[in-house]
Amino acid sequence: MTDVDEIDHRLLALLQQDGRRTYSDMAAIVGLSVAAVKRRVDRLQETGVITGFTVQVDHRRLGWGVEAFTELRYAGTTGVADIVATATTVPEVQAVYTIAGDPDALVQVRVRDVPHLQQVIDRLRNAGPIAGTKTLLVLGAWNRS
Amino acid sequence: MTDVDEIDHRLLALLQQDGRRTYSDMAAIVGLSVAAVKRRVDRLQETGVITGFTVQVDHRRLGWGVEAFTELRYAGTTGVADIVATATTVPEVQAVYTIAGDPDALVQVRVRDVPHLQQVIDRLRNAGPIAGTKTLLVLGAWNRS
DNA sequence: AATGAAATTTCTCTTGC
DNA sequence: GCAAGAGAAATTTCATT
Repeated sequence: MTDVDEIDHRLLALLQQDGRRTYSDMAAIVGLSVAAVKRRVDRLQETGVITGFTVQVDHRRLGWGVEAFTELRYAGTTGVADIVATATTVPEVQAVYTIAGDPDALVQVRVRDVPHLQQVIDRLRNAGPIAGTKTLLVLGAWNRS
Repeated sequence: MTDVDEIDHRLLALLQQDGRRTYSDMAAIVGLSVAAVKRRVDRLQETGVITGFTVQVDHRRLGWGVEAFTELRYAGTTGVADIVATATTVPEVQAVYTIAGDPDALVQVRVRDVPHLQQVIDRLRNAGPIAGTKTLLVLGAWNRS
């Protein structure tokens, strides 16, 4: 683990609230100079604590109003990595989590509507030796960020 | 749905790759002036398509190496909103999804280690009339962003 | 090793077209 | 949608503890 002190944690929290916050803004809050804050943020990136900056999008406003999690169960021991590799090529797939136990993987998808969801699930099933799927349709979501 | 054209989509994709990209950078890529790009990004924020900017953190490097999804099943019809409200107050909870069908909710948690996970699950169980939980321990994760 | 201050470059953002 | 300019921020350099 990297050496990250309390000020670094405060900077990370500030950037999670607003990834475009200026160094002078953060400097005033944590009580350091602008240059010191920039050096700390740079170091957090170099050490891999910060992996990037991104925009948060309300996908419902873009017409992608349906979100779901699909549990995948594989037949046999092989293919976990392969099936994950295939799932990640499906554009509607937002995230893939491999799981200890049952199911073998959890796939987060975002689609335009329910028929579209059906298509994506079919594509996942065809990605390899899938023994079964179970899809959880999201009604509401809350995110810490 | 808001009116978002193809250039807006390209700007969103660019900002998802790097939320700190400058307007002049994006202007050169999409072939517009800097001012035009800024107006488009401003408008995407005003219309709620862009909800914010944030930093991406590798939590394993901060000592939070265990990730899991816990499925919650409630007893009775009441309390779904209440239990979600309680779950969001647990600091280790990253996201809460309410689900159509079984289970009733899916909770994403991030913890330091497995004993810590046990504590969080216990806290979720005490949040209301929980009929049962099932926890999926994440072995590996892939994210589109 | 980490900080602060100042100088320089670059970007933001407003105004007028 | 573009261009130009003033102001603000990012980034580099140098000096300090």
